[in-house]
Amino acid sequence: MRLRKDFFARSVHDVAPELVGATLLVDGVGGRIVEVEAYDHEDPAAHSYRGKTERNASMFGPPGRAYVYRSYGIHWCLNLVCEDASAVLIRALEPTHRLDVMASRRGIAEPRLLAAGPGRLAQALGITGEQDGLPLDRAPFEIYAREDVDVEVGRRVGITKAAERPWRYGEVGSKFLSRPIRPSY
DNA sequence: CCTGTGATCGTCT
DNA sequence: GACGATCACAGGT
Repeated sequence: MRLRKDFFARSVHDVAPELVGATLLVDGVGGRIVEVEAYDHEDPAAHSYRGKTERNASMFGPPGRAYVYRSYGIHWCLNLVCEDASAVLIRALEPTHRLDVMASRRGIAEPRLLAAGPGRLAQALGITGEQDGLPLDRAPFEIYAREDVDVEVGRRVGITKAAERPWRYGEVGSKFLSRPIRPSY
């Protein structure tokens, strides 16, 4: 079942775990999401924490759209916007559709490394700033409700502020995670 | 397997 | 002027 806007018009803390096991395609390329993180507007690690700016404007727009930002001046990262200036960072997926296209964009063949990490995932799916703000229920996006998978929770990756919050969700036993899930305390 | 480091630049202080 | 919601690669274990 294809996910509609009302799926995202909820608390990011309800939406994020439900996205593990969902299928994400961009122009028919992608796979099953295996790892995400939640960021809400009262979260010091969130881009929306200090209010609306030009960069984070999409996080303050309607739920059900993409928020794409550039990381470390090099990589792109894809978020799905939820209610209240919050978003889910899509951190890894298990490639299932058009591995050939992803391998070509990434310059590698190994399936395990095609989309294990937010920067790698964006590159594999062809995500750039051009997709920032686009609705998720229309082309080029297709997002389908999750299969029944076991989800585990841990601390988020790569942040210094509020790093202990247990807002990272991953599929139990997946070989396609960016890193193993670590407990938050 | 694990740790350390350079790359690279827009955004906010 | 400092600092990232990161990645690839080198080197040691």
